[in-house]
Amino acid sequence: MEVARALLGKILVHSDTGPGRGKERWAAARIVETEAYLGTNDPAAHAYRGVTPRTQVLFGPPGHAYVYLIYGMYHCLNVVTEADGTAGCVLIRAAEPFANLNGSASGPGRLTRALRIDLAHNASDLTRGPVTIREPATSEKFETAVSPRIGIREAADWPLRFYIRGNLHVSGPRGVRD
DNA sequence: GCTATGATCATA
DNA sequence: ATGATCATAGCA
Repeated sequence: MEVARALLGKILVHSDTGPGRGKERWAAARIVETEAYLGTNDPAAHAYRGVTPRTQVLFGPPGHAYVYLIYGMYHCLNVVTEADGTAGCVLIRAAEPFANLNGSASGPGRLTRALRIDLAHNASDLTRGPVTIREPATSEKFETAVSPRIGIREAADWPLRFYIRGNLHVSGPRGVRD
């Protein structure tokens, strides 16, 4: 939750350098919207029902990616935030295209599609790549806003969604930007 | 083994 | 409001 706020404005980079591949592919986007999921105390969190093959990474060391497939067609990217043994993550909901993005990154599904992130990146170390989160080179000032979470039924009213107020790339069915 | 379902999005 | 589409979880 501290992390969710801190991630706003950071640069999400995916350098897709395949061994044996010819040229390096990479893309970068500025995070403009995040959503926090607490651990076993949060009914909306995947970790709520305890450790499973899918959620084990949530209980692992922080700084790792938790990627899963939703609705059979979209991926969601999370950052594990809590210490090893404790669950907790931040869902990256939207980003502003920064470089080499193909298409929009407004929304969890679109974001992963634009950055070409999939199940292969699950449990990968976000400090070592291929997917990394970096400090912005030129930091623009912005105002952080908070709102209820989106797209869930349980505990949706929790004010755990953070976004950059007024940013055009923030997602939300109702265009919640301020 | 089998079935229900979802932290979504595009289309009508 | 509905459909696309499949990994996961829960149950038999």
